[in-house]
Amino acid sequence: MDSKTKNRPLTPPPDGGRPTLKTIAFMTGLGITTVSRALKDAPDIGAETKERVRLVAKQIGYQPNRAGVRLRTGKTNVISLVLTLDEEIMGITSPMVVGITEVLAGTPYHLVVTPYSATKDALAPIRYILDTGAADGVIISRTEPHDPRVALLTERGLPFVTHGRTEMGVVHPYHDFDNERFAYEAVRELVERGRKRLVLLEPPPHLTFYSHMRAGFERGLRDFQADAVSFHHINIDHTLVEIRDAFETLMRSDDPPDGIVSGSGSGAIALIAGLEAANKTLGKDADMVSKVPSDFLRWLRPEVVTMYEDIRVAGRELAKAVIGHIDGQPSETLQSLSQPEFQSAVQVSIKR
Amino acid sequence: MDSKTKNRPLTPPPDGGRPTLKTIAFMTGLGITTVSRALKDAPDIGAETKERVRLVAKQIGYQPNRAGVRLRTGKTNVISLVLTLDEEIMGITSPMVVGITEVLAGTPYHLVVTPYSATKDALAPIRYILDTGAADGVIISRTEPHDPRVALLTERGLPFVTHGRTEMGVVHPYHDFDNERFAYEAVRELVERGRKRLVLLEPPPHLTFYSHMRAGFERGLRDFQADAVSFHHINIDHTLVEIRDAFETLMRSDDPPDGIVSGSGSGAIALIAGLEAANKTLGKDADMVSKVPSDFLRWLRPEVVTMYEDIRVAGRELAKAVIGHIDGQPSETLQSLSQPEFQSAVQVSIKR
DNA sequence: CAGCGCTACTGTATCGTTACAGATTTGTAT
DNA sequence: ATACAAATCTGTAACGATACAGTAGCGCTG
Repeated sequence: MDSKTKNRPLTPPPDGGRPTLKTIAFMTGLGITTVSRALKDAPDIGAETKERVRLVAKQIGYQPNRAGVRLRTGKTNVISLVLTLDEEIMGITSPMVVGITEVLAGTPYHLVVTPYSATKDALAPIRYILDTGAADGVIISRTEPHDPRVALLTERGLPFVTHGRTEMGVVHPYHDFDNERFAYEAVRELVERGRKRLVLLEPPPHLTFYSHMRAGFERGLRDFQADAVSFHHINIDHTLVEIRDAFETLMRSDDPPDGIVSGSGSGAIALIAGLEAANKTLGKDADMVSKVPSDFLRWLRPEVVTMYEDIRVAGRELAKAVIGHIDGQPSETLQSLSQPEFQSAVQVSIKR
Repeated sequence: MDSKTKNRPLTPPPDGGRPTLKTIAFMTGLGITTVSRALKDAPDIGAETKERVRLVAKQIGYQPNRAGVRLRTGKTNVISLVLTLDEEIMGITSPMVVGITEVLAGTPYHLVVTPYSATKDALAPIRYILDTGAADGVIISRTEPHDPRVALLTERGLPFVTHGRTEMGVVHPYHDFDNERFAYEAVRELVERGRKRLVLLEPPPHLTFYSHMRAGFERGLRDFQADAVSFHHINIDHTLVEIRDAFETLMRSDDPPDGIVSGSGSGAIALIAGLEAANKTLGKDADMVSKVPSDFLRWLRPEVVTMYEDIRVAGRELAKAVIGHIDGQPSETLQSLSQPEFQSAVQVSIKR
């Protein structure tokens, strides 16, 4: 107890602030380096020493200083969620953030939200993160078939995951909802209800899941023998008013659709409004199947058939995938596709 | 050009990575300290020197290393948004995050989302932030009259802002929606429609805006001479199913309410479901006024009178307030109350 | 022309951590 | 004994920025 108390932090106890390695070094009589290595379970530190260090660290509630680690190693312990400021009205951001943070809670990672305005370059936040080393991993959404963000991140070697897939021959982590399947099953459902003239409210053409959803829709039309009614000039990125007005016009036309597949929950609302503005009744003049991120429609318009896309789960998957990527797991193992499921007709218990 | 090129970063150009003060020092032939001070416009640096430094810094795209600044000064340039993982179904988080980031975009601040699960201590994330110095400012919601988080943050001197007010004699920044006024105007509206037996779906009693909303409701009852129907055991934090079932029971009772004030948009959905389950019709057997965070209800149930609470604006106000607090502005000047407004009856253009 | 004060600039130490290159001790083979 | 390896532990430097305590040069006063 005295033969060992020689050098070490010759300086007195660091002070009253939060504990650092120096504090532990002082308390254990060890060198700062030793303490550092002991806490990372390095092989050249004695078992008993590690034990002592860990005990003291725990007792005094030591938590490594993020700035110190970051400065020295470049590791930020930050995951960046890159978002458009102009998010959909039905706000998928909430459950997404919740899902992500649920996973991050058990890790040293913090979630930083990095926005970009749609009027600007979607690459801007990516460049910022790359240039400033602001994060260890990135989560991006609104993925395009040839996504420049994916190209840039891959080239620069920064781990990331996309919400949605790409078609650029690059193997990378992703999580996606099976929109092909969704549209296919939606068509099946409508045809089973005797509908034959179907319309699709689709995603904007530049996003990857546009072609997925269209493909599923068209495959369904073929397999179940129904016809498509064109609604091509309108997509889920249009305003609710635009969608409603366009759909009202369509429903007032000579040969209106009798089955509707809506690629978004908020779009569905506008479609319903348009349909009713044309003096038609949902469930009578037409049936509708919609993808939804919440329980809303099911409560207010039970006549709509809904397929639930669980964004919270998506957030969890995305978070797990980026971390996996950071940890060096092969990208192939970090890809997942969630299957659509029809929501149970009536009300199951809802959280909170 | 040579008489000055004496000492300075004797070491060669920092290297190919991102530029640091050293890079600029090398390029300008100045000392690192001088460059640092020049960039902060310190008074002891010559005007021309500052100009040169600024020019070079801009040219090479210098951005201060956050870890360096943080380690040395303790300034994190982080604002922490503290959230419950169990957010309401109608997700106010999305627009809130958008509003906050809109303001932070013009500042050096990053937004970090710090969650806590409702099952745990709401103080935990606050303690974490205080103990680790994780943020320069904090945004908290679900504010209580005697909020331990406010007490702790005040005591420790960490800038913060609350979404909602407190009643603890502490002057602090806040942004709030005028729920008193909302409930009062809601009662007025219902009475003007000939309704006399009113029910309130209120916030949970431990939150501050519970008493605000109740006070407005009761003042309205007095001023406009209507009666209250008790629905006390249920509040907006209950599940949709619980609310619906309870409300169905109430509507089937001997003397059901004919006017409904809903303190939340998602609650309104459950109330409508309950009312209809009791074979009543909204607009005929009863009218309803609801506070809403989106355009949903207005589109799907135009018979509901809605008052819009703009969460995005709230996010902006909150962000401005924390930053103001950090900058040392007096708390009194960082308090704001947003007034409820009835939404225009039909559809105005909706964003995206 | 010594001394003072001012302007403009600079070196050193430091924040907390880790990479790296030792240093010390002990045990073992020779 | 001597050398050598293995097992443990340690000091120094560095990441990038800033606080602080200078220093150098200049003009002016008396």
